[in-house]
Amino acid sequence: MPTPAAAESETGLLPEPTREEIRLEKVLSALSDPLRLGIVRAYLRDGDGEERACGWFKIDRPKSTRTHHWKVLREAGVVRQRQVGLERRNVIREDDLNARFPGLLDLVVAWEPDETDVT
Amino acid sequence: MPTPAAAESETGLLPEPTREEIRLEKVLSALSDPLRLGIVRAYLRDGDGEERACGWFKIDRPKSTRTHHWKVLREAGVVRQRQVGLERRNVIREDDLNARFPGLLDLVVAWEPDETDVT
DNA sequence: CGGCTAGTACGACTTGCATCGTACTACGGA
DNA sequence: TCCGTAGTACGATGCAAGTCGTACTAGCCG
Repeated sequence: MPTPAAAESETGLLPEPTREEIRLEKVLSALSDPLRLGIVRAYLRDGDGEERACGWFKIDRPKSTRTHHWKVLREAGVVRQRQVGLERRNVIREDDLNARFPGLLDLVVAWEPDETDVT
Repeated sequence: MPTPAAAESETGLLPEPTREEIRLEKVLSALSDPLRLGIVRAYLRDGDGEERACGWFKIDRPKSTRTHHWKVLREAGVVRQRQVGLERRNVIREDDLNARFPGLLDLVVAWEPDETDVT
């Protein structure tokens, strides 16, 4: 674990696409999964714009599955993630996403899980 | 071919989800494919809100693949489709989508294909 | 140090998805 | 009627994606 590209920084920042590099189809794909929709929505509603460790999100999946989902979100440019000791701390890239795709995060906030969606 | 649920109507309307039934994650998934993004974008830019036959969209794929994509769009509630003789005529459900997901279609219009995207 | 926690990489598995060709229905016109 | 067109259903294919368990790294604390 840890040691995200150590060269990357003392900030522990993980690789991510720049604002300009974020692709709509990638973001849409990342958000088309109910579990990930729920992750982003939870943050937007209760995260208060602060960094939240992976553990803060109560994701009902084994660790390995969670790791996978975080990776998808980060690579799509939805999440900014940095390593702090044991923890991976996350923020949703609200500024970037609002700049690139105005209104999209509002849709996520307004989204309501289907009864068949498990979180 | 034809005879869409004949019982459905003389209008040739194909089955589609109602406005309320449209699911965000379904729409996002449908639009996360560059080819389908391109279809919807082409309509929003040049379709003038009029019904357009499948052939109006110059989709660079064999017929069977095109059939598949149309089906995805229709079942997600993005497209309304009706059979008229030989043709399948389509409109993007702008009213419904704007009512349910304000701003989303604007993102589609503003989308720019990646150089690696083929249409 | 040992035990526990946070989280990843890896691989296996199952399912989903984009693609394609084939065979077909239906329609329209010569 | 025949031929061409518009488009579908079906099945095969290959790849992607969600899931999981396993083995592991790293950090923290008693």
